Amino acid sequence: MMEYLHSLNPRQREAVEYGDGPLLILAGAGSGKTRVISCRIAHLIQARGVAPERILGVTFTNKAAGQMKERVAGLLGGNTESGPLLSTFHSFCVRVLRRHIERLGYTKAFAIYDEDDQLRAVKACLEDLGLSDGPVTPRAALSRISYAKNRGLSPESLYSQAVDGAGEKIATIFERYEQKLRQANALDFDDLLIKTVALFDQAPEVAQSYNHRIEYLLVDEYQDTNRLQNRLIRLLTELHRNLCVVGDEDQSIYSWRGAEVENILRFEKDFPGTRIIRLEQNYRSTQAILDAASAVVSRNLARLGKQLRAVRDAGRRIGLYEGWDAEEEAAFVAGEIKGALARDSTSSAAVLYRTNAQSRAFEEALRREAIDYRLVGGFSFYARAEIRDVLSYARLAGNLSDSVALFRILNVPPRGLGDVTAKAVAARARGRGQCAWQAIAEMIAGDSGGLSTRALHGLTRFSHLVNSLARERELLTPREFIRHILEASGYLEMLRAERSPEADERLENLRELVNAAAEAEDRGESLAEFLDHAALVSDADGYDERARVTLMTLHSAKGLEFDLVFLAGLEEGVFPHRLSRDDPAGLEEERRLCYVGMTRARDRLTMTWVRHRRAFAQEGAEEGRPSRFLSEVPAELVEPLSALAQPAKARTVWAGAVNSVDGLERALTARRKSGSSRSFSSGQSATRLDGNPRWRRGVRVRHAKYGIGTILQCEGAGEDTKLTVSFPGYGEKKLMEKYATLEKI
DNA sequence: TTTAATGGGTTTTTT
DNA sequence: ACCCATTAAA
Repeated sequence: MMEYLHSLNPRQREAVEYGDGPLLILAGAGSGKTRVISCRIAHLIQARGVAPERILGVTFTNKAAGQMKERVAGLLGGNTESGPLLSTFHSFCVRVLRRHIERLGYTKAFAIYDEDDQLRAVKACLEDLGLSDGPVTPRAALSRISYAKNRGLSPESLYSQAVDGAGEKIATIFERYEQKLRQANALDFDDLLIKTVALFDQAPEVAQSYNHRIEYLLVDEYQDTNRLQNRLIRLLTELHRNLCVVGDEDQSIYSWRGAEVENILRFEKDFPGTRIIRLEQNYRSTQAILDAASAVVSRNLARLGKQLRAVRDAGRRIGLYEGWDAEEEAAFVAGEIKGALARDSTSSAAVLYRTNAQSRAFEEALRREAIDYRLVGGFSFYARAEIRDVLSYARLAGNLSDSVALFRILNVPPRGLGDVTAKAVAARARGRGQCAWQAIAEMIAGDSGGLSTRALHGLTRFSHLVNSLARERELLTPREFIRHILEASGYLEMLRAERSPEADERLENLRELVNAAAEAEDRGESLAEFLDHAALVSDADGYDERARVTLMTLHSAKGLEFDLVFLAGLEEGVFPHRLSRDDPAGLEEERRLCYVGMTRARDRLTMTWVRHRRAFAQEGAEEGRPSRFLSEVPAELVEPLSALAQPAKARTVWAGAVNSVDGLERALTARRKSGSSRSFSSGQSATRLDGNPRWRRGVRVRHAKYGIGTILQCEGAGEDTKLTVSFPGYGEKKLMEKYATLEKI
């Protein structure tokens, strides 16, 4: 019983055993924060006899919630049946709202709009208002709207704050957007928080019942909470005031989404009598990694400042690699990972980058080296068009006023309801203040408003389909229902008829969706719960701990750790990102992001940058400069990994052979073996003597017809060498060396 | 109405 | 490079 206490250091133990009242745990990177929260929960249950259902733990991602569930269950001896409620802010809110939202004039079948739905809604608003061709893009409008909503601003207050016509326009769009969602019986992500807070404000007895129920509230990553979340937390803890929050102001990286570090800085004032515990012992990283990361983040002014102490020894210095372009960078990283996995197949590696667009080169390089990897984020399963289409049918069947879902599938599969009809439906709905479904119903009933018989026929078919789906929804299990949609809508038929590889892939994805529904069903979930889950899974939740190699953005990496970490693309404009460059606060956030990335590494950290990165695939951009963050790492902690001193001209001759570390090693080994003291300039023949071909993977070549390409594969030797070369614009070409005139560049 | 072709604008990070 | 909206052709 309670052996876990002995594995904790004194500070951690204090945090676990601390009694009632507000508790703030300032946990530096790698200080065992997840462990402390899990132990605290287990301790509350086991040592202090708190009923599990009276504990609520809140995290930001489903993944984090899941991890915590596992750990707590482990501590409690594998009992997962009646654990405490561990959930994300958003899932918690959905739970509450599904029960009580009628108080706010919505129905319990409300839809959840994710970013794609939101964007469609905003687009529709722009159309309603006749602003479609104006200067305001839907994306820009949405980002302003979300910003306002996160800060609790209403359309009216936005309007009164507007300093120019553009600001007033945004406010008008905002107002329309709110109407639209209300009419669709839909909530966006921000609304989930807003409406829960509103519910607690307007229905004190509901707030009270949750206050009674939740005796202990624990919040992870408190530095990333926004105003609404903070408000919610306060509303939930008014009665017991047993609030434990864990956070690290140096890891606050979501202020662009409304997170306010002030929440953590102000915590003591908000909750008088707070006990503060600092965890500054780092168990994760080597001293070198920690020193480097601390040196970087210490340049920030807006921080409380803390001193992390490493438990581990110095370790290797930070690797610094300079490459020619993104392909070379990726080839280098893939090579390093290959080497590391060859030495120890159990080690874990991550490639972290600032923007999702950077993942491509790494994917290609890893595939070339036949290294298994897991890509987190980017394009998630539930974001695929076919998945969204089918889920839209399911959504609409349960909530007929969900007009975004309706327009999404109105003509998918094609049923003769094109743009013209869609516009007519939208116009009618707009004119009468109805939702699209009502408008369609009236048009079918006779008030066709000058539609073609063809369109009317299509609308009738559509209406019958949705009506029958709405009935089936009540009768079928989730799995059956999804299957039924696929058949009844004609979606399967449409894809089968297409007979293309893409269509096959989509069919495969839909099969996967049916599986997911079946799994949910086996877990005892209803269709509504399955849909909620689908709406709230995030990209970061795709992270698989068993994967040896993971590719993801720095943001998704928060909270994770790896033996090897590669921080890629450390160039001015990329990281720090150009859009944050002129804003001191934005710059500090970028620096914190760098800190987060660096501190993910346990044993080895390598930072890379390249001189020639294509923005928007445009060639001939000016040379990139190394990120300022690189120069903020003390020189004595850095181990250069490339022939940095080589001028670009010399590099050209040597492309591929000496550019990368393994190329350099190869060349050196070759020299040693042959006992020759040949200079580098005759290295080409030196490598040939060693049986090392002139053409290697990754070498860039020029072809008379196809232009510049990169060698993907070499087969055979000498004159008979067969090369697979990838040429941008022409794809992969197989060439014989003796026929193709290839020039090494 | 649908499909294929063309041209212009655009990407930070995500619950 | 990619996504999109518009345009021309079927």
